[in-house]
Amino acid sequence: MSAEKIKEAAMHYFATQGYEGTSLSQIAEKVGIKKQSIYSHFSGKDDLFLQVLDNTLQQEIHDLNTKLKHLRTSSLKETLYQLIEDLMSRYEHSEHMKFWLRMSYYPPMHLYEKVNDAIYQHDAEERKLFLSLFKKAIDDNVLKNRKPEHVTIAFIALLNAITVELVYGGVERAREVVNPSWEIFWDGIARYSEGDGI
Amino acid sequence: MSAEKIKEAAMHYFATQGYEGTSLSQIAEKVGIKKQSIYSHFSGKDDLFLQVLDNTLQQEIHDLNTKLKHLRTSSLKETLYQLIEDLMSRYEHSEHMKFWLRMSYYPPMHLYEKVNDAIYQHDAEERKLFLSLFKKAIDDNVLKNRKPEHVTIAFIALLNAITVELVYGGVERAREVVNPSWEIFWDGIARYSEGDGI
DNA sequence: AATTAACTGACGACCGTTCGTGAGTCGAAG
DNA sequence: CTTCGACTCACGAACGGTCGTCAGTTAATT
Repeated sequence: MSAEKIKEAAMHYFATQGYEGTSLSQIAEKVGIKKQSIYSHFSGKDDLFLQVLDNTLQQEIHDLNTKLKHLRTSSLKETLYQLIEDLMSRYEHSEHMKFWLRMSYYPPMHLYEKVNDAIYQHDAEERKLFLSLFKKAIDDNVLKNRKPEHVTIAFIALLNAITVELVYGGVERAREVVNPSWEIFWDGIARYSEGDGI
Repeated sequence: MSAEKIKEAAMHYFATQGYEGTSLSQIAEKVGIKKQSIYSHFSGKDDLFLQVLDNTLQQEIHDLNTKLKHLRTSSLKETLYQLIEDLMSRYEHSEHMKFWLRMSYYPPMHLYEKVNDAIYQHDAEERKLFLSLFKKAIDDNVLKNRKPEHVTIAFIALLNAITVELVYGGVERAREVVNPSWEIFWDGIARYSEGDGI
C-alpha cells in the first residue's frame, strides 16, 4: 500500500531531478511520512531505485506489446504513425516514461551495469517487435528494397529524435518535428510514396 | 591559468555525473588544489557552472561556423554527410559536447532559465545556418518540392537521433544507426535518389 | 503474543560556503 | 639594491545544513 506510494513519489522525483538530485526526505514528504520510514519497505535508496526501475521496465514492455496487438489490423503506415502519436501522448501523461528516459540516458554511475541490463532487455524486445512489422511489410511489397533490419533501426532513430524533442521542448515542440520528419521518413521507405492515403 | 584547469575539470565531471552528482572537492582534487581555492576564481558552484556553460556555447557555435565554411564548396549530399561524421568525431574527442548535451537535456533546475537561454541561442544559430544550406539546394533543384524549413527540422531531428545513440551506446553503436537513417533520409529529400554518387 | 509500519533520535560523512592567514609576485619608492 | 605596500592565489579551520543510514520504541493489527 504505502510501498507503492513511495515508489510513485520516487519515480516522480527521479524523473524530474535525477538520482543524485533527489533526496529520501523529499520522497517521504510527498508520501506524508518520515524519511526513516522508507526503510520499513526498502533496504535503502539504491534498492528503492532498482525496484522503480524494474517496475518501469515491465510496464514499458507491456505497453508496447498491447499497443502493437491493437494495431495488428491497420496498415503499416497507419501503425507507424500511431506509434509516434502514442509516444507523445505517453510522454505527456506518464511519469514512467520520463523516468525511463532519463535513466536510459544518464543513469547513476554506481548502478550503471544494472540499469544497462534493463535497457538492453527493453531495446531487444522493442527491436524484435518492430522487425517483424517491417518484415511483413516487405513481404507485402509495401516497402522499397531494403533490409528490414535497417528500416527498423531508422524507425527507432526517428522515435528517438522525437523523444529528444519531447525531453527538451515538450509536446508542443515535438509536434513541429513530427510531420516533416515522418513525411521524409515515409518517402524514404515506401515503394509508392503518394496517393495511398493514410 | 588555474581558472582554466578548474573549468576543464568541472566540465568533465558535469558532463559525466551531472551538476548535482559533482562536488567541488572532486573538481579541486582533479586540479590538485583544495576546494576552498576554487573560491579565489569563482564566486561559487553556480558561477563556475555558468562560466563553463558560456564557454561551451561559444565553442559550439564557433565550431559549427568554421565547419560550414570549410564545406562551402562541397555538394549538399557530401556536406550533410560530413556534418554527421563531424558530430560523431566531436562527441568522441571533445568533452565540450558531452557537457553541452547533458545540460541541454537535464539542466540543474534552479538554473533552468539561464541554461535555456543559452540553448535557445545555439539552436537558433544552428537552424539559421542549416536553413540557408537547404534554401540554396532547393534553388539548385537538388531537392524534392518541400519547404526548406521542414527539411531543416528533419535534418536536425536526424542529428538528434544520432546524438542520442552516441549518449547511450557510444560511437560504435551510433555507427550502426547512421547509414540506414541517412540513406532513408536522403531518399526522402533528394529529387534524384540514385546515381549521383558520394 | 507476534508482526508490522510508522515513529524519534542520533550517527558520521559530506556538502557548499565563509573567514582569516600566509606565501609568492610585482612595481614603485627609498 | 633594498624595502615597502598592494595584489593574487592557495590554504587550514570551521560553519550550518543535508545527506543516507541505523537502532530502538510505540501503536495498531492479526
